[in-house]
Amino acid sequence: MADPATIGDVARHAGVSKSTVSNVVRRADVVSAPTRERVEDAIRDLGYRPNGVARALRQRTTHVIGAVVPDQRNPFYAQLALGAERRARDEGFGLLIANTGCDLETESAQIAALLERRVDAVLVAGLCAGSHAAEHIADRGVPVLLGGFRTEAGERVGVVDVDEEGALDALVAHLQGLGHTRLAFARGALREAGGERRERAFAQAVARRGLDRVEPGDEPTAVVAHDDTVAIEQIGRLERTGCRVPRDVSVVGFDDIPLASHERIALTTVRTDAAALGARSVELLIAASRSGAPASTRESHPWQLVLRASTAGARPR
Amino acid sequence: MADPATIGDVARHAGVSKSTVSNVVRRADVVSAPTRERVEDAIRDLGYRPNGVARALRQRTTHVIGAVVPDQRNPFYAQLALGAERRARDEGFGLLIANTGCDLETESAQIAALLERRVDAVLVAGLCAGSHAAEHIADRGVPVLLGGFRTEAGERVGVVDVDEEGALDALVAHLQGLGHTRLAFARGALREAGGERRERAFAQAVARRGLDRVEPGDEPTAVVAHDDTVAIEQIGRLERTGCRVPRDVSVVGFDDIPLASHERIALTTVRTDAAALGARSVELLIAASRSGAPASTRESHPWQLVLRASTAGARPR
DNA sequence: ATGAAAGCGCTAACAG
DNA sequence: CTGTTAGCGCTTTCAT
Repeated sequence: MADPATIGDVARHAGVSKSTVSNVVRRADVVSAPTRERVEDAIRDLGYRPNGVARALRQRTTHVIGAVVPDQRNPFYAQLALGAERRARDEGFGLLIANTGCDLETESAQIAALLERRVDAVLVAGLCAGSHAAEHIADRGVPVLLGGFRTEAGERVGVVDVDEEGALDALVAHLQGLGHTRLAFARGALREAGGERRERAFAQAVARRGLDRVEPGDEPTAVVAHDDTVAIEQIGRLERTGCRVPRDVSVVGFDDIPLASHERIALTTVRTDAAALGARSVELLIAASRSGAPASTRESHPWQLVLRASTAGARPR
Repeated sequence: MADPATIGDVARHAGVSKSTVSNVVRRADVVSAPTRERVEDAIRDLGYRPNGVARALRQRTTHVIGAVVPDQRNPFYAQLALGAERRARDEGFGLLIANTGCDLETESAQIAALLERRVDAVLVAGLCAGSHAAEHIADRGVPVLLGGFRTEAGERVGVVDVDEEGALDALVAHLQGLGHTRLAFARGALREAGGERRERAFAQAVARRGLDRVEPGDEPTAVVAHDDTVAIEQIGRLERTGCRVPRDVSVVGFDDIPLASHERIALTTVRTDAAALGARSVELLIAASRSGAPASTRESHPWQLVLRASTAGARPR
C-alpha cells in the first residue's frame, strides 16, 4: 500500500513549484505549453491523483451531498436517490447515503455524522414524524432541502415536492366515481413525517366529498394506501383474507413504482417522477451551496393519475 | 452561514491548548476532571463539532467506504447496500454510493471519483462485464471486495458471494423434477459481470442433466431468470403473449426479493441474504483498511431453495 | 508565467 | 497532565 504521490512529488519530478502543478491540475490556463507538458508527464509517470480531502479542507467544500432517507430499499426512495446521485455526479459531487429507518435517534446520529463530514448540503427525502432535523441542519448554515415530501419547516428549508392534496383528492374522486363510499387509508410501516400529510389530505378529500372514512379492518370497499409498496402489501393482505382485488375491494397507491404497472399487480396510482425530484433537489442544493445562501426554493412537481385494474366499481355489500 | 467554531476557538474559550481540546474530544482519558469540564463547557457554548475533513487529512483515513453498484433501484443491490450502510454506520463509517449502470465509462469515472475522495475501501457489488476495475483499485493500494458476485480477480481482491453454481443446479434440478426439459435463461438488462457466471452455471447444470437449452423466445417450458426482477418481468412478458405461469411455463428467479413472496407473484427462487452479504463485506473491508492489508478473504454464503407457485409440472406441448 | 509562503483544522510526537 | 511544534496535501494571495 504505497503512499500515493502528492503534488509535491510531482513538482519535484517536473522541476517546478507546487503552485504550477496545481495550476495545471485545475486547468488554469496560465501555464505555458512546455511547462504544462512537463508537469503532465510527471503526473502520468507518478500516477498522481489529487487528494480530495486536502483540497476539501483548503477550499472549505467537500463536493459531497448527504442524502437522508428512511429506507433506501423503498422503490420511491431508491429512485429519488438515484436521480439525486446522477445529478450530483454530473456536477462533480458525491452522494453520502444515510438511512434512518424513521428512528429519531438514528436520524439525528446520521445527520450529525453527515455534518461532521462537512457535506456541502443535505437532501432530506424523509424524516421521522415530528422531527425538526431539517431546521437544525439549516441552523448550522448548511443548505437543506426536503425532497419528495413536505413538513412544516422554516424559511431556510427548501422543498421540492408534489401536490399531494391534489393527487389524493383525484384518487378519492376516482373512487367516488366508481361508487365507493367506505374508504380506508393504509399507513406505511415507517413513521414518516410525510405520511401525516397524505393521511390528512385523504381525510379532507373524503370529508369534503361526503364519503365515509373507515379503518382498513372495517370492511372498506376501497383502500387508499400511503404509497405503492403499501398498496401492494394491502392487496396481498386482502387476498389472504379472502377478498379479491378489485372485485371486492379496490386499492390505490401512490408513486407509480415500476412494479405498479406489472400485469399481476396493475395498480391504479398517482405517478410522480421521483428521479426528477431527486435531481432537481440536488440542483438547488448545489446552487445554494455555491451561493452560500440557504436552499429556500419551494416548488411542487406535477403528478398524474394512472388508472389500472386495481380499481373497479363498488360492489354492494 | 457563520463559520463553525474550530478547535482553536474552543481552546481559546476554555483557556487551554488545542491538544487538550483534542484529547477531550477524542475521549482520551488523560485530561483532568476540572480541565475537561471547562473544555466541555466551551464546546457546548460554541456549538463546536470537529471537522472530519481536517481529521481525515491528518489521520490519512476518511472513515468512508465507497459502494459501487450497477443500479441501486434493483432490490438486491438496495438490500445489499442497506446492509452495508448499516454496518458501516455502526463502525463509524459513511457510505458513498456510486451507480454505474454497467457502463464502462461511468464505472471508471465513478471509481476515480471515489479514489479521489480517498475512501478507505471500496465495496464492489457489481461490475460491467469484462471490467478489471476491482484490480485497478487494489493496484492503488485501496482494499476492495466483490460483494454479492464474483469475477476473475487477482489475490488482492476479496470476495463475499454465494455458491451460484450450486444454487443454479438446485433450480434446474427442481425444474427437471417437474418434468421440464426445454429450459431457457433470461439475462438481465444490465451487462453485469456476475451475469455471465450465472448463465454459465445454468448452462452447465442443463448440460450435465441432459436437458435442452433453448432461447427464451423458443418456447421453453421453463425459464430460469438472472434474478427475481428479471423473473418478474418474464412473467409479465409471458402472460402478455398469452402464456400462463406456471400452467404453460414455469419461471424461477434468484435472490428472493421481498416481492417474490407476494401472493400475486409467488416466485420460486433461491434465497440469499443480501443484507448480510453487504454487512459482511463492509466488515472485512474495514478490517483490511485498519490493518493496511488488502481485503483478500474469500467466502461464500449459503443459499436456500424457496419453492412457490411460479413452478409447476411441465405440460406436454 | 512561475515560485515562496501561509494557512485550512486537526492530530501526534515530544517536552516540560 | 498540559502545551509546543510540526505537519497531512492542497490552494491562494502575493511577489518576482
